[in-house]
Amino acid sequence: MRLSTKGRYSLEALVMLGFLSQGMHANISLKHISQETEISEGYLEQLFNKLKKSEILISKRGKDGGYQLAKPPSDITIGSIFRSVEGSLSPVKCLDTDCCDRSEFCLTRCFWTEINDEINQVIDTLVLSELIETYRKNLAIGDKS
Amino acid sequence: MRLSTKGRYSLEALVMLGFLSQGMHANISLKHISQETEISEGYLEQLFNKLKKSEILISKRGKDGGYQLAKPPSDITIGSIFRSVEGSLSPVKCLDTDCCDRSEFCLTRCFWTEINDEINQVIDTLVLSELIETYRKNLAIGDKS
DNA sequence: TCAAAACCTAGTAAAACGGTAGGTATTATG
DNA sequence: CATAATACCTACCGTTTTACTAGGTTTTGA
Repeated sequence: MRLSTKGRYSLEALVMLGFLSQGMHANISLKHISQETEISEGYLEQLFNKLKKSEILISKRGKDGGYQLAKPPSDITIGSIFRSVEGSLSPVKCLDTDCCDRSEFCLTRCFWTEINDEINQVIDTLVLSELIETYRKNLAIGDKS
Repeated sequence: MRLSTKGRYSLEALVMLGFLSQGMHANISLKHISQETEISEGYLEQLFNKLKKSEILISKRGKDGGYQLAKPPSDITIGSIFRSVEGSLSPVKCLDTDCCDRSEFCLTRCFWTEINDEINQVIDTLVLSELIETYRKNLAIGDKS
């Protein structure tokens, strides 16, 4: 039931990316995001690679290159981010691979499916723009104090 | 977000135990459960050890010894089973350890808390007796065909 | 041409996973 | 009292995953 750091880091990085590029169409470099989030550049690179393949990010190479969100952040669900970097999110493997041949397993499978659906419902409803907005607000509060 | 086999095995074993001991107060041996579930006896032993500590199981040693549920299965939530064998179920570690000092992290923490609550709500509402019942029904259907 | 960036490949230490092996302690029964 | 069945305990162990790091190549704008 535990997410690895991949999911958490990706989310933090994308929130940061979204925040930094708000309103503009500038490319944000890995270096920049790495500095802001304190996530190592190399590790971030691997995550961003996956996020590119999932069409959550686009990139531009060369000088002044960097990354941008491929879509408006209101179209990017948290679930799509997690699935992109973590692989399947289903609580047990046999939901993915259909490995069972006994009725006991079928029982638990039904049960896992239920849990799985509930989790997916949560993370596929929440959207990146909401988190960016929350971040912006948190930051404003932090500045005042 | 993925559960290891510990959670799945434990659940399967407890459903089986509950099913086998329905109505009676007999002790069910590890060997018996291992045979029915095809989970290795040694591995099962480790899981049952944890489930004992969580007061989900009780045991009796010596000949004719074995395990019983410590409470009626309607009082055993799936969540308590998972937590017993998997440790914390929170999606990210920083929910447990309070490791953050930056506002970004606080943002994500808020978010994780939300997801966490939803997951817990699902697994703490579902109860072992329901799964045993489902198993019993599945078995009946299997017998007919 | 040069510097900054993405892109690519490989390695790696540590932890977790999914067990196995082999013993000790306890208990009902013949 | 001996025995067999059981829980209980400790340790080990191969494999996979995690969370990185290192060191290069390619692209691009100025």
